[in-house]
This record gives sequence, structure tokens and C-alpha cells, in this order.
Amino acid sequence: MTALATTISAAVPGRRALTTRERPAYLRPVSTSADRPSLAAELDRIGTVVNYDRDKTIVEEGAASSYVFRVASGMLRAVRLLPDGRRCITRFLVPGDFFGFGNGGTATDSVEALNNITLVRYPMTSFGALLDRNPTAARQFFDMICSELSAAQDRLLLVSRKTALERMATFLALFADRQPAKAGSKDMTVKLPMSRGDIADHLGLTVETVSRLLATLRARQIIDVRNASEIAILNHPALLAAGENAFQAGVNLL
Amino acid sequence: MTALATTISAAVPGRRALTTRERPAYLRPVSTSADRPSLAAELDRIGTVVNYDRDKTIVEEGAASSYVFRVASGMLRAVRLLPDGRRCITRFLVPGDFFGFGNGGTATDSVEALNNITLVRYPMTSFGALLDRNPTAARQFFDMICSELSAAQDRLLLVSRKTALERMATFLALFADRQPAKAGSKDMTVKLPMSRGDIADHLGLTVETVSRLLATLRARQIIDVRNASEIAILNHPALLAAGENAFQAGVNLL
DNA sequence: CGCGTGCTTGAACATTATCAAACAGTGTGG
DNA sequence: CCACACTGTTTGATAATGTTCAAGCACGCG
Repeated sequence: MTALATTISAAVPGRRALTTRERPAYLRPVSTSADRPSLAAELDRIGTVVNYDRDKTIVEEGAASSYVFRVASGMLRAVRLLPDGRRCITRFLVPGDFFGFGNGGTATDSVEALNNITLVRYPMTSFGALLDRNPTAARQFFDMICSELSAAQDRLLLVSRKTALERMATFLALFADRQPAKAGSKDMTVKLPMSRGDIADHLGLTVETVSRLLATLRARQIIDVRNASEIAILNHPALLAAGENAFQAGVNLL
Repeated sequence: MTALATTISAAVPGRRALTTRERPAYLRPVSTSADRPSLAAELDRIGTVVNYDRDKTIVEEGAASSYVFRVASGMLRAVRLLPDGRRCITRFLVPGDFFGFGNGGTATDSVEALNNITLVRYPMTSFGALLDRNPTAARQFFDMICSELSAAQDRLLLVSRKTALERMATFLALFADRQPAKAGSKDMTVKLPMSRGDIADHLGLTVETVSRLLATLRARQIIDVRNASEIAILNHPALLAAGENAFQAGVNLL
């Protein structure tokens, strides 16, 4: 499986690893970058550009879906709900990510726009045909799902076994890591397009706890909360450490 | 994508759904049943039967893996660890399940035998070649991963948003549901091959809490703990309700 | 300028973890 | 065959992490 191995590893774009455990795939599970011109061209032929406003629902959980989408610009959240309204954001989608395939044409999550977004929409029939006639494409999407699965399992570990502060720190570190990097710059500023509630539902916490954790990290001079949606990373190594190490993360919230 | 849709839905064998939310794929994310003779035959040609003893590690997290496996008999656990030893069991593997592919030939979980097991082992090279030359097979494995991903996301919702008792009840209900069914029988007995610790690490709880929750369910006449590894479901509807409904699940542990 | 929504902070509480000890089941060796 | 030890399970008491309820604050928008 030489071909498989190379293709698969290419599915996760190389980026400076955080640690052995925190796979960079975390917040960027799926992306086809410019390194696959042939597939991109094939997709372009069957895709339509569409725009959605902030907070629009693109696909509804449980509804039959007849399109596959790729994010061109903006961010989205994939949401799963319990009957009583408890919410889980299974992932945030960034430019390059695909969503909407699999599971018998039934959406497993709702997908909602975090801001005004541009998507490329592919009819599922055409998309399926592409997979059928183009084994390389099929392989690439296979790899894509595999790394998405791995990312989901990482989050399972994160949510089920890390403390609140570790989760928050990991989230920020990973999010910062995939930001359009002014890499080395000391005062790295991260734009968070999602609300505190979204972060809470992604990490399995409450809005209040998220807010308090940010205050804690600020008090430790690890971050600075510029405004509700902008956070500066003041001490990146400390942030990573707080995400990995229960002891360093600190026993007390305050 | 007619073919895709039908194949995908076939990937999840039909079974009486628990509720809209609790997809039956949960504990049985991946399985190729006898309904695919051609693929089965193809696989048989490249597979080798291997046996492992209880507690043996079949693949180690992070290690390069050169085989894909299918469970023939017995059960296994897929484990992910934090550097300090905190553990998460991402899933339990049952007969029919595949594991070991994807992620650039690097294992993302350790996989360990819960009891003495029999596996079919496929060299990754042959397996990759099969996917390359057989689009139908590729499609079926694609579907398989898709439902596994969906299952992982279900667990994300379970672990991040359900209470301890809800998790336990959901786990038991789903596990019972995929048991070799003496379906209607009032006194349905479930064999749990994994330890309390395994259950705890699967649900994001502690051994003690798991034990207490079983005691609670027993006190409510919903289950009976025959011995450490055998549990009788006395009131299946109540078990389902306890897994779905925070209110019915009960405010107090005791 | 004032309202509304979302964010922050505070205090009390609850769920679940931790620590500790007893108990049970299983296999081993005398 | 029984005693013993070992490991996994159960139960109890205490404590902590994170939630809930509640109030104030701030930013953005009409």
C-alpha cells in the first residue's frame, strides 16, 4: 500500500507538532490544499459557489442531504443535540474542510455558519460519480475521513479525561496554531469567531466556566483577552503546558 | 450517487432503533456482514487467521502498522492515552469490526484483546491494492469509516453532555441491544467482557462511579447485577429512558 | 443615548472524584 | 481440598471541580 500510505500522510498537512499527543489535525481535520491540483480541477467542474449569512443553517441534523460542501471562506460549527436541547459542537469547520457526505445521505450534524461564509456546493450524485470513476479522489476522501475520525477521537480523550483548564488551553493552542501565522511574533493574536457558548459546547463546559478559565489564563499572564473575540497568546509554551499537564494546569480555578 | 447512498445505508446493519438520537451504530460502528459475498471473498484471499490471548496488545498507539485486521471472534478495546496515563477507550471492537487502516500507517489507538480472540490479518499493501482495484470495496470501507465517525461523534455528545447515570444507562442499553439476542425475553442477560475500569474509561468516569451507578440501577429494579460480568436487564424501557432523560435519570445517585 | 445580548464575576450548591477500607471472586500452592 | 493471596469490585466518607443561579458589566446597534 505504498500509494495509500503516502496519500494518507499527505491528508494531514504538515505543521509543527504540538506534542506527540496533540495531533495537529485537531481543529483542521479535513482540508485539501493546493497540493492536489487534479482533484481540485475535477471538483471545480461540478461545484457551485454559494453564500450564507451568519447563523444560517446549511444542513439540518437528520435531514436528507443531497449536497456535499467545501468551505471556501468563513467558519462553521457542526452541532449535535440531545432531545432536551443539550448541545455538543463536534467540530468547527475552516476553509478547505468538506462536510455533508457519508451516512446514507442523512446529515448526522447540523452545520451552521459562524460568520458570513462562502461554500462550494457539489451535488451528491456528481460527487458520488467522481468517487466511482476516480480512485485517487476516493482514496483522498478516504484519508480525509480517517484523519477526521482520528481528530474526533482526540476530542473524545480531551473531553472525557482532561480538566476544564486543560481543555481550554488545548483549544486555544490548537486554534492559534492554525491561525494565519505571524508565527514567531511574541504577541500572537487569535480571532475567535465563535461565542463563549460555542466554545463551551465544544469543550463540554458551561459559558461561565469558559469565561472563568480565560480569566485564569489571563491572571497567569499566559493570554490577554483583548475583547470578547480576540485573544493574545502571551506565553505559548505555558499555554501548551497548561493543555498537557494537569499539575501545571493548576489545582484551583482562582 | 444512487450507488453511494444504498451502499452507505447498507454499512449499518438494520436493527431496531433505540431512539432517533441513539444511533444503533454506537457500539457496532464497523461491520461487514454476510451480505457482501464478493468483498468477503476478496478479503479471504489476502487474509491470515491469527489468535491472541487476553490482554495482548495487537497494535500500539503511535507505532507504524503494516496490517489491517478484522475481528473474527472475541472483543477488543481501542485505547488512547494522555502522557500522564489518563486513559480513554474510544471504542470496543466486536466481531466483524475492522481496525488498523488509515492515518498514514500509524496507529492512532492501541488495540488490546479483552478476551482470547481470533482476528483476520490483511497486509496493508494487499489491502491498499484491493481498495485501488476495487471501487466497490473502497466505497464500502469509505461508508464504514463514515459511520464510525458518526459513532465517535455520538460518543462525544454522550461524554460531554450526558450525566453519569445517563451515560451508564445508554451504554448498557446499546450493549444489550447488540447482544446475541434472545430478543423478547423478559430476563435478558448481558455479558460484559470488559472490566469496570474499561467501562469507566469508555464513559469518562471512575471505577467507583460506575460501580455506584450499577447499584443505583439495581436499586431501581432496572437491572440486576448477577456477578461482576453479567447483568440482567429487568426493565428495558426504563433503561432507555434513564439513558435519554436527565430528569428520569434521577438527581441523586442514591 | 438606551436597550439588548452576550460576557464576566460572585456565591452557593451538586455531581462526581478521591481516598480509604472491606469484600468477593479466582487461581495457586501446600 | 482448603488456606492464602491477588486483583477487581463494592461501599463509605470527604473533598473538589465545575454547575447553577443571580447580578452586574460592556459592547454593539438602533
